[in-house]
Amino acid sequence: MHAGRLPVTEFDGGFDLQATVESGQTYVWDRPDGGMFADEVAWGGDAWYHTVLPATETETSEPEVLRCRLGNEALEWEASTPRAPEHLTRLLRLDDDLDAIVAATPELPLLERAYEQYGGMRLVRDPSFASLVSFICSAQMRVSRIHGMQGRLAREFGDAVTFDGRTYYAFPTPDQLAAASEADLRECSLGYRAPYVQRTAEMVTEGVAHPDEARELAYEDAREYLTQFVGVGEKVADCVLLFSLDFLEAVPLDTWIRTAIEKYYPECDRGSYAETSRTIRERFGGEYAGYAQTYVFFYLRTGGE
DNA sequence: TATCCAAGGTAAGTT
DNA sequence: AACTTACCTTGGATA
Repeated sequence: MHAGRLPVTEFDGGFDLQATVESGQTYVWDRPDGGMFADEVAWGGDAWYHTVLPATETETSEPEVLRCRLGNEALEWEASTPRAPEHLTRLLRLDDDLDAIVAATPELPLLERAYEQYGGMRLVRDPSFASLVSFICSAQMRVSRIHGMQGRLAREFGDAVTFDGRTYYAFPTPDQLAAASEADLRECSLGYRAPYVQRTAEMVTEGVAHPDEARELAYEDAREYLTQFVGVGEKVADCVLLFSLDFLEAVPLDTWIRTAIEKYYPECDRGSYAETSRTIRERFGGEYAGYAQTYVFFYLRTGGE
């Protein structure tokens, strides 16, 4: 076992681990106490969180287990790899300069309230295939159930990894999900999303397309590229671009942000997804508009107004 | 206890 | 291109 500490003072703008992994951006992290995405979130905890890095993103080509918690002035970590700090920095965007991002955000009352409430929350940089599947599954789903579905997919189809005497499960590879039948996936309570996930996994396996390819494209072309996957429309594509592929300007138009637009920025509603997205993106400052979206999403979903 | 409803939407079919 | 509708499942609300 490898372990260490990353001083919080090194993170410009601070860091709120719980808000980061429990704000509905990522579904690859878990808490051993079963409290993830509980209706009444157990705020203020210093719980350990864990994830399994896919073999494709590790130096050993084996899945690696990462655990961390926010303790006294530091992010404490334990992992199966000594290179956990660089992985955590990448996954949790610890090198984003939050102070600069907030400073570059327009002074809108709603945004200021959200940034005030959840200061230190960062976007995540999820492995792309897991992010793609997670958000395909997110259609018409509650956040807590999306998380449950992803955990079940990992246990049913992913590789088991033993670390520190416990068993963890990696998120399934495209091969593993492509090999599953629609019936298998429906068994995991995916409902009508089952064939979407199976066919999308097949597209990746067969080399038809890969979400990472979108990185090479301009933002709106990248969104268009991702919609070729089955079960991926403009909203899901924006989520993957924002939470995995470094397009911090992406503003997914989900039900919460649509409600916010209707209430606070009605002039930004231009009818079509593409036009409304473009307009609200500019209202939220362009370059880091996705950060603003995520703060607003979490703020509203947890009772803010 | 039974029914209803909405949950981070998308695909397919119509106008 | 814009507009409708069907779609699995389930926890929580309502009767």
